[in-house]
Amino acid sequence: MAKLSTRSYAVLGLLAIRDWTTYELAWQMERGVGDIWSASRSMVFEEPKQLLALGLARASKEQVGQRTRTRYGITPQGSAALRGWLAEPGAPPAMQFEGLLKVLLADASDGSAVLPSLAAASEWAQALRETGRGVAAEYAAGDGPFQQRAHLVSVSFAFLWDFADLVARWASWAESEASSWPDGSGGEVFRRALAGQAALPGTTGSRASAAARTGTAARTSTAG
Amino acid sequence: MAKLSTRSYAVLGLLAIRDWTTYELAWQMERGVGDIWSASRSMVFEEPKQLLALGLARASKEQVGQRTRTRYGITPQGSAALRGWLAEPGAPPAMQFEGLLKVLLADASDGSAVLPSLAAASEWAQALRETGRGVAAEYAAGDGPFQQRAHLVSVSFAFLWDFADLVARWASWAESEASSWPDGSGGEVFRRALAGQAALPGTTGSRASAAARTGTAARTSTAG
DNA sequence: TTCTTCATGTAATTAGTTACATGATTGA
DNA sequence: TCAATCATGTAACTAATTACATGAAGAA
Repeated sequence: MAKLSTRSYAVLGLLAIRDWTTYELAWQMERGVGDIWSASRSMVFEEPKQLLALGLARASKEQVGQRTRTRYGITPQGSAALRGWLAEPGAPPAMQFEGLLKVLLADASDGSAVLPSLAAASEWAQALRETGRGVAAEYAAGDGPFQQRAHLVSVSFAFLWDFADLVARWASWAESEASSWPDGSGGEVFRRALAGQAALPGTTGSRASAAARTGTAARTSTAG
Repeated sequence: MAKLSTRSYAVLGLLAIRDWTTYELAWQMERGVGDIWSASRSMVFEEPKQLLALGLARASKEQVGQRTRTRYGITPQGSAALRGWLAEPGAPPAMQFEGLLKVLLADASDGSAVLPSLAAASEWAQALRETGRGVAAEYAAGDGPFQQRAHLVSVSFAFLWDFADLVARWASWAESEASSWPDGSGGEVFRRALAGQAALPGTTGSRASAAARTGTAARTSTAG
């Protein structure tokens, strides 16, 4: 049996929810799943064909004017394959964060050089939260897409929501840090980590104490 | 001028710190930069050749037994290109998190199916923190690699450290959530988000209040 | 001296992206 | 009725991964 990619299973997972046309799948992969597992549109267009060839999906043709459109669904074999995949441990997060990379490599310039990257990160986080608020409002009102899946959506949502919060807080803190470069040793960050505390001020990590927070609160004056 | 990839600039950024052999570059890209911007070894081996062809890097040959080895450095043009790249806003974070995807698509199974993925995420976070503790100890002792870059390292480190914390807390919370599936509407998560609070219990987000934390603390009984 | 790990790449294969093409639908 | 956008793909190109190959150095 050909080894399927994570993207294949993502599409298969969507097909387990309902039938979709290719276009709908591409949209859903981008808007609904994209923050967790991104896939380019042209790849998503290919995916169902492969699933079809493996007997994991079924297809039906529809006519729209002169055009045909294909709608895909899952087969029993597809469901079985999906369950098998779900039960295996999934890969941990892998991040690609160019804005952070620029901070790490900023030797060549003074601190102000990274400000555009920090602003971009902050805006991204704001946008994610804005979208998130819309989603949360729908589900909280009992009105979300596939409301019966709310328990699954909420657990995924929680991660993304708090991740957006992390990015926003980091960006605003980093901005204030960068203003003192190349002075400032960053030593507090390392000491907090060694003490088992969260590195960013204003955060309570799993092992952080209230005392740790108050001790560093003064440094967040530019946050917000 | 050929458009360089982010990976190209990452390598160029390393060359700005000191000269490296290809092997050292590959090692550094994997261990030092990999959590922020991952690049496969074979790609990193190609990169300096391209930079050389563009005049952004210079190379010197060394002899090791019968083998030659190439050591690369940065040129003035390379430094200029790097500074130009640094000043442009970097891309926001892009995540690929298969374990989270499995949670989102877990309809087909009961909650226990995702436990292996949650355990894997948790272990990954533990490992990242373990590595992080080592790095923090070195820098805190004034003994880190390129200690004069500590201010840059600390800001990158802070993000990664708190990210690891987020993953760990999410995984342990999700584990307790999954035990009540498919019951449990996840409604509290959405309500907390709409109230501008962190979604995970035990977190103080930028706008979270102490009251919010105490109100949800009871749900974290399995955390740790 | 032989086994293992470090070091240094290349080649073949596979995956992914960007650009292009064109019909349907809707609103000004 | 024209422009914009939605919908539905394909083809050409580029990038990335995996597998392979082999010498050096150190340990058993």
